[in-house]
Amino acid sequence: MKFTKSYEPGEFEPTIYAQWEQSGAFQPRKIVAESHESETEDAYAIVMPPPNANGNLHIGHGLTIAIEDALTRYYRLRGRSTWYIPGADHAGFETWVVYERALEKQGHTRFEYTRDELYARVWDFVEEQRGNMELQVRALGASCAWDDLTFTLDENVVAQVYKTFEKMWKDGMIYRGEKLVNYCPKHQTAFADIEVVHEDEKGKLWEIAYPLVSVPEDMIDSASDFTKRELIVSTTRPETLFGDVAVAVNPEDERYQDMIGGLVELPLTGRTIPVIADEHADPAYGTGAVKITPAHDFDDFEVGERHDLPRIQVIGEDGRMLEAAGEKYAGMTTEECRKQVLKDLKEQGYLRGEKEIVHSVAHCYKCGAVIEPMLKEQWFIDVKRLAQGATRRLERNEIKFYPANKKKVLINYLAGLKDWNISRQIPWGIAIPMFRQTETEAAPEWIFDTRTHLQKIEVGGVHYYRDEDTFDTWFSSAHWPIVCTNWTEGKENPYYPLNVMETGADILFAWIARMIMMGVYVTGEVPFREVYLHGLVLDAHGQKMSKSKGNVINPIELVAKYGSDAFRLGILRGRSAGMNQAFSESAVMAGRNLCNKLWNISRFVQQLVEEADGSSSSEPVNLSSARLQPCFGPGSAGKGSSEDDAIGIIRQLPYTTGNMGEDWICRELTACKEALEDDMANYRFSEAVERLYTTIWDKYADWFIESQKMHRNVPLLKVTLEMILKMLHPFAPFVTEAIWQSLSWTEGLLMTQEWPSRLRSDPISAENFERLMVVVSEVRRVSNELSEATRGKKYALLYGDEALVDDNSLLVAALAPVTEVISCEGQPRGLRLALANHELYLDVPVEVVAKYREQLEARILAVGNELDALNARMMNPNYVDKAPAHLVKETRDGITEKTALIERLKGELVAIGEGV
RNA sequence: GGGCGGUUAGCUCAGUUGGCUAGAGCGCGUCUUUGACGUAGACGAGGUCAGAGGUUCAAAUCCUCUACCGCCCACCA
Repeated sequence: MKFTKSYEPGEFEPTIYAQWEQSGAFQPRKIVAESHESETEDAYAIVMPPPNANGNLHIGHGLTIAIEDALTRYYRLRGRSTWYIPGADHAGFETWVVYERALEKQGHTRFEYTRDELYARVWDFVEEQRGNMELQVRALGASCAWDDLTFTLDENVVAQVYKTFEKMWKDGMIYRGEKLVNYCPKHQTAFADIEVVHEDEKGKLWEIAYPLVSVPEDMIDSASDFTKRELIVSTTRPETLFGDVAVAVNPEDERYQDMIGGLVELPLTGRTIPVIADEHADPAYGTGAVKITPAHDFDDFEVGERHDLPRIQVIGEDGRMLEAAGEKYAGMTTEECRKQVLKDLKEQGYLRGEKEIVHSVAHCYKCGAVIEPMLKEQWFIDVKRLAQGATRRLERNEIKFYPANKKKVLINYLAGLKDWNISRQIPWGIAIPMFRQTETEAAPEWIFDTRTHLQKIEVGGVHYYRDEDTFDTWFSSAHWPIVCTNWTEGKENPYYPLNVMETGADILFAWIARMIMMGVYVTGEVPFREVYLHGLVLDAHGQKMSKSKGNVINPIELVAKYGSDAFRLGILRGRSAGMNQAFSESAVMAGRNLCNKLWNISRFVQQLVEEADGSSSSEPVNLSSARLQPCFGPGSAGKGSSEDDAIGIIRQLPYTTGNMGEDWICRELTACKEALEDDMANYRFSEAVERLYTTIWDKYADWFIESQKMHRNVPLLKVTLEMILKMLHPFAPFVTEAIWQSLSWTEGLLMTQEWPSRLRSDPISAENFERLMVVVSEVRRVSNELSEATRGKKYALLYGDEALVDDNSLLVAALAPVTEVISCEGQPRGLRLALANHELYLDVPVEVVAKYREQLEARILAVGNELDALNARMMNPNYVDKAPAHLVKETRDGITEKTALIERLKGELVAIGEGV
């Protein structure tokens, strides 16, 4: 490949990805099942939260992959056998909704087909759509093991789900119960609690009179005629009145004491129902009396259980009133019925009040329809054992969370977890492997059987009929780490538990909690050692992205516009664990700029390498000029020290450091590498990216490369560039690989190279370069501060007794920049630089010096303020007493330095005065 | 009602166990065709770290309270 003037991601990304994939480097190195300890340590496993097989990636997936692939590539470079397992989700309900909508468009309904027909049709539908998502995952650069892609309906997934279900069935954790479930009348399926969205809405609270028919014997007060009294109930759902089986009042409520145990008449029906005492009734709310409808309200259901009340279902699964509501109302929608009931109540004089209120209403998270609590026979999991198992492991800290507080949140959640309804009335999913003895629902006997492809089976001469329901997708998803790693009972598996589970914080309960419960239950082990949760990616203004708001950002468009690496760098920027954060396109642009910068750094280094090769010199270039630098240390020898061998160097070009800039960059790169390792171990991706950014740009390009224009050291340029490429590769895999393959001296794929080892350098020499940088910066600053007319012009830099500058005059001249750097030979002139411990003059004409007076005064003031602050600190005896010694010393040194500096500046001021 | 988070530069955000002059990117201003890069280089302006109180030699950081913003759970007849 050739180095063009700028980096064009589109030209490299597809080919490079194909190269990676074909090389087989995405697959883990094979590890035999009979592994021992060292191999387990060697393995690094992470699974991809499976994106919807027939959907497109959204920006959250982009973040997910940026993080997971960075981890994978990092640990691969570190020599681990990495296994990043990709997945595809059948996305049960989501896909079903899309399909059903398509079906409706064609003028059909689900009820025209059998379940098996529908399943086959959706399968074909998904098959047609499939592939987009996988291409997009590739575009993002995910180095995942495509050979091991797991689809949530794969045979092994279904087999494991059935195995678990059977185990639970045998363990008595599965039961069939008639309970109230969250039911969407539009989709005609039940939901788990977490799939329901509650929203505050305006509604009405009606007051309806229930005439008192009788009171308990001992409460009869001869003075009053109870038959003229009535109990006024408050309700938001008058249409459920037909299902009322009692009226509850609070046992403490003085107003109704004498009615408890009595009977009231249920308007419009002629039925009488009892007045009961229950804590559920809040005396402060409404009238304090609440009608009890166990078949259509979750709380009432529980009240009904407590008081052993019947359940009268009056709303059907199609959302219309049943016969039980009476002939007049049967067949009406709940809405129509509500109107009619209110009208009738009013006419008959039962309606006593109407109030506007705000209350929360449950909606289907997909279509927004109001959730109807519905009495249904469903399969439930008794979660006690699962939750306890998970909680115990969490309390023992077997899983480390990022952010850490999520562990506590999860434990709280598990403590209050209710039994889990796993039945869904949609065909697109894994069939529940249960068969009933009778064709009807009436109290059948159930047997477990995995032959779910059959509607009817025969066991011991008896026919059984398949339950038509499918599993809640979270039930199978809970097995994800188990099925993706091919965990098998009794077999060692170095990839289970996973090293880390990375996903969105929003599915902590739905997924993470269930994976932990299931992992512990099925395998006896937690399914992963660490959990990293990322927050939501919000739009540029901090708003949640949604189709309805029209603020959705498509990651693939950004990839097309700026490149995959730019997107990855940008999306990680400023993001921390668990925090929702706004997306900033400018961060992606900054990422693109970094890629381009690195590309040009490499282009330049390659040029220097070619020049050196062309000169056919076997000697390191310019070593002679480097030798002119007395400040370079003993620094030398990259390869072969025993210390380095101990930490596992495989291949490293030999190099020597020839001047202080070189020692400095070796020190800085090594510091960067070590900090980076720490960042990765602690999942601090944002810090890692920032660190690389400044190291590459501010340090390597702006100082080291610039200094190399004076004294080049080709072997070191190669070593340091390689180091940078490797360090950035986890975050920007494409551009680093493209560079690696464009360089003349590198071989193979960057993605399978060894992580760099530390570079040795002379610390004193490195420190001297730092001092030189201060000098250069000061020269630049003063040059810029000069008046408009003279700014931008170059002057000579004169030095007095100044070894550092004397020894590096060429370098200073180039970096500053100044026309020349020469000794003042005891005859200082021009403007003295405000640097303590340096005797340096910018050789500007006298009139320019005079114009600098103002800036100088400002500077004296600023330094004076700093000095005052330091002095104040030292005046405090407690500070001197209690603060660490090194801080006190620093303060003392600072005072000495600044005092001297002010003296010089004041002297300068006097000199200027004299000059004018 | 219970819980969790946030408030730092014009914008989006870092800031680890309290300790150099509180940082970055983008934006803004001035200057610059330096042996790669204008998607660049040099320099700069810009902050009462939401407010009040406390602990400490020292607080953006720890504690208490207040205000505002956001999220989760439960309840809402």
